[in-house]
Amino acid sequence: MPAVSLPDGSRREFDQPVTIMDVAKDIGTGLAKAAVAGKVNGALVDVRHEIDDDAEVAIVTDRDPEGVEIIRHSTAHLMAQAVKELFPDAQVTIGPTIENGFYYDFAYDRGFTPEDLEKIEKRMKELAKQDLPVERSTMDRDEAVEYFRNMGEEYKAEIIESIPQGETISLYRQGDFIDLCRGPHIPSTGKLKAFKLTSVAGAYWRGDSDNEMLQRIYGTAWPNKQQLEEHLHRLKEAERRDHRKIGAELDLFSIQDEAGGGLVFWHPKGARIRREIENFWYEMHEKAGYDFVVSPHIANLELWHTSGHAEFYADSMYEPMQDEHQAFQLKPMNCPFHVLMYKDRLHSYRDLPIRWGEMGTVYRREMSGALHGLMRVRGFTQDDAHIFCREDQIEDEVMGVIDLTLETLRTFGFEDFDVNLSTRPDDAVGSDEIWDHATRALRGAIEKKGLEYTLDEGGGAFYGPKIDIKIHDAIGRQWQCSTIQLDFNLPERFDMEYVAEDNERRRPIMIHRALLGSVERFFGVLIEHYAGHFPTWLAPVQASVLTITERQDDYARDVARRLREQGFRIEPDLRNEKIGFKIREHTLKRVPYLLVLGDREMEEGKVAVRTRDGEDLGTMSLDELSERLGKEVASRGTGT
RNA sequence: GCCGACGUAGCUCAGCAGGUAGAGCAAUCGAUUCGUAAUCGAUAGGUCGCAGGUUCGAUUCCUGCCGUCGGCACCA
Repeated sequence: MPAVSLPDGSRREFDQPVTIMDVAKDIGTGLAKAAVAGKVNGALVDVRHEIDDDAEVAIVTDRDPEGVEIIRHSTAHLMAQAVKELFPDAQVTIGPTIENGFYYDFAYDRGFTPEDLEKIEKRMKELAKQDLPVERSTMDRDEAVEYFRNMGEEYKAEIIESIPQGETISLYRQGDFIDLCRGPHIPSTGKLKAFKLTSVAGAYWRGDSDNEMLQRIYGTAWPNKQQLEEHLHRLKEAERRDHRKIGAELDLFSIQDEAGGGLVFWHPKGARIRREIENFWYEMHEKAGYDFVVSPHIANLELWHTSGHAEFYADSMYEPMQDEHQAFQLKPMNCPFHVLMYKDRLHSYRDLPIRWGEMGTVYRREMSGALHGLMRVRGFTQDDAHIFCREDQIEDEVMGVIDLTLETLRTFGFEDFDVNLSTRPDDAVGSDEIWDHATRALRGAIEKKGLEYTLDEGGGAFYGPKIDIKIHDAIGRQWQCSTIQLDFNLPERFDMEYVAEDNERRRPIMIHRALLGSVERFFGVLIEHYAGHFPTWLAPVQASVLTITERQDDYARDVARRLREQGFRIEPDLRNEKIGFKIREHTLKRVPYLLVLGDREMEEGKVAVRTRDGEDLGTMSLDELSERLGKEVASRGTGT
């Protein structure tokens, strides 16, 4: 007879087989009410699952991540049930959970409209209210194929056919709706209290663009209404921070239809920020021992054959331009150019490591549907650099890049990082020895830096292992900008060499690395991270000089001039407007400091200082102000 | 590229059973000279994304194209 041990270490004995629900009830009625599923020896099961032998058992509630997952998955089923009732011709396919919610793909001869979504959601709520029991049953594989085919569910039948023969299939029934599912599921639909359908979109059957397109409905689901509301609020917050919106409001950049999608125009204020980013970048790299190079935008197509890009990456490259003698290729990458420069002369092992950085602008073909503000564009500037080094220098060099990366990202206000190490894929170039050595060096560098990391086995590029670093922005979203990639391919293809101590010719290792990735994309991430509130060192206008009447005009011009002479970015606003109006406008433009000048300040030769956050710093002299600004800018502080 | 939605003044949006359009903000001009998040008034501004079609007549209906947005696929 079963004895169950619980997560807190306690044991309970039963004199007959019991279900998860029985165990939960035995512990307490509150827990029984909250139970959405259970765990037996680590495996998730339904609450009706029967335990007939000794086992480690846990009750899963909506407080557990797995519980929330189950709620989302069950909500997807609930949606499918509602859709089948309202649109009997729609065929069900798959309905997995995703971050914050779920989707379900249906085969239907037309798209679902927002009105359809409302109807579906309404029906879902009714079905939830009926508190229909969700019951599991099993069926033989072949029998299940037959069963779904008879119901006209061709897609489901196809899915089941891909399951090995002889396996038992589990089915879940709620009301008249039956779906193939591994489970587990909530015990009854009444557990689903907080969900919302969010959008419809097309999606390919089995994710393959050669297949037909299905209708996908996205939804979000939570254990309770409050969490749902919080989630919807986060979505609103993300919308508020949208870099495309803020970029237009603050006049930072634009994308011009007449010029074409995916090409960024940096307006003066955005270009100002970009210059600050770049200045900082150059400064950091100079300190870290980099030299800077500049390479052309196009080059002989032959070069791209040598590098292999013309073959492997043809889809992402623009068509070559033909002149009378040769074809030129617009560059999608900078690396071959740096390799050519390296090969321009013979290098000694004493020269290594060589670190060459370039803000290199590249152009890549992107399909129209892929374009997205600054995040996905056709022309962008990589903060690129290549390190050419000996094998025994890899670890030190990678540690150096990690230091540089983290310091740079921290300066932009990013504090949390996820490090990912990707190792050898199946179709790789280079010997096992070099892969082993290099991968060990990358891992060593990460570990010596005391960083946690996740391993992506087989996730490396065909030409070498890599480290990716993801940042978390102010509202917790992750962005991957930084990457450190080893390359055994290009040195080989270009026959790169250095002369070793023993006078033998050896192959250098090439490290590609970018900290910001694309300056355009990074700028987009920064805009959203700061919600446009750039710290003073980055702010396009650091202080606005606001006059109360035209009596202060001359004084205001003088204040602006004097601060500008000290290197600050100052804009006077002498318009004949009320001070409240000016404060509002410049606050909305996220100007860090507003300097209000009236007769009183003019007489004292001071300025009244207000921050964009509405804080009144009182009046101060220009010297006091410039000291404060100077410190803030020099420290590249992240706040105001 | 694929599915869907959308495209009206610089911006945000209203309107239209088919009879060539309207508001707020911005802009311009004028008045106001004002103390910490919107002063008042006037003026100007539109080939209603583009091209065809239906119609006596199209911004409105239909078709195609372009673009934007949400996804999918793609992202060295």
